[in-house]
Amino acid sequence: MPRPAPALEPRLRFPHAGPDAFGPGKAELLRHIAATGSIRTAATELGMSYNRAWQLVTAMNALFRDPLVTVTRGGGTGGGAALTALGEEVLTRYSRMEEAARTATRTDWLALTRLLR
Amino acid sequence: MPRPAPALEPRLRFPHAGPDAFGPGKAELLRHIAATGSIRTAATELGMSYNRAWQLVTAMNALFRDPLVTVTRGGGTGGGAALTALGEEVLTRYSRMEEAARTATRTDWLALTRLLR
DNA sequence: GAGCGTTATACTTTGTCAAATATAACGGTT
DNA sequence: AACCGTTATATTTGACAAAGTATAACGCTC
Repeated sequence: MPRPAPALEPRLRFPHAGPDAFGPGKAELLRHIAATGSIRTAATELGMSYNRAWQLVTAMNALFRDPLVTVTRGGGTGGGAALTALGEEVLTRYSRMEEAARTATRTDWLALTRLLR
Repeated sequence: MPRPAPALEPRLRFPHAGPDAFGPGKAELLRHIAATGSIRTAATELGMSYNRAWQLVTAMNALFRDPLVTVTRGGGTGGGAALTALGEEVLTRYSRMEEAARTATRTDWLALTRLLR
């Protein structure tokens, strides 16, 4: 297997390009936070440092009118994180956009794949 | 105008993420090369150094089975660059993918825009 | 063969971003 | 009150990418 198979994954950034935008990285982090209830666990699963994950959470919370992720500190479990209703909506819409873009570009995408070295 | 209007521009990378991929930057460079017939002029128009533009051309030429850009050195005009048939095809398909992704994601994109801070 | 504008390539410097490290704060449980 | 696992934040270090600088090669015109 000389190269990894083309992933057919359009990478959408919103509302503009750049590191501060909401894109595939933040969306994936959001999914893992929703699944695990912890920023730290999500970060570990994604192979990134807690620092970086927290940085991303802060950035996306600041990007929208209200936070996407709520956080609790201390307590018996040490604390945790969860998605707000807005967070769920953003993730749902973004995931749907990814799928829509994927299907809309599939034909040309496959054609281009055959032209690769 | 507190922020630039969201550009509604999905940024597609092919065949995978990363700096070596074919994405919006290389596509735009390709368009300017086709229009001007010169790597240097295209680079200037895009506000990038000739060095960087040439680097991008080399990278995309190496990515596909055959070059996307042909080049001539010397001569009365000093030289120049042009798209090959393959280059035209790649650019056409990529542009169509951009447009298809744009229309396919428009509704959710606009909805998300209203949720921004 | 001198001049010109372009492509071609190496090398150095700078700037930026990610990673690592360290420390603090929180608040339930025990 | 000591403990624990988490969130919160600053600071330093390191790696890598971008930018800048320099120089060469090319080939047509004159």
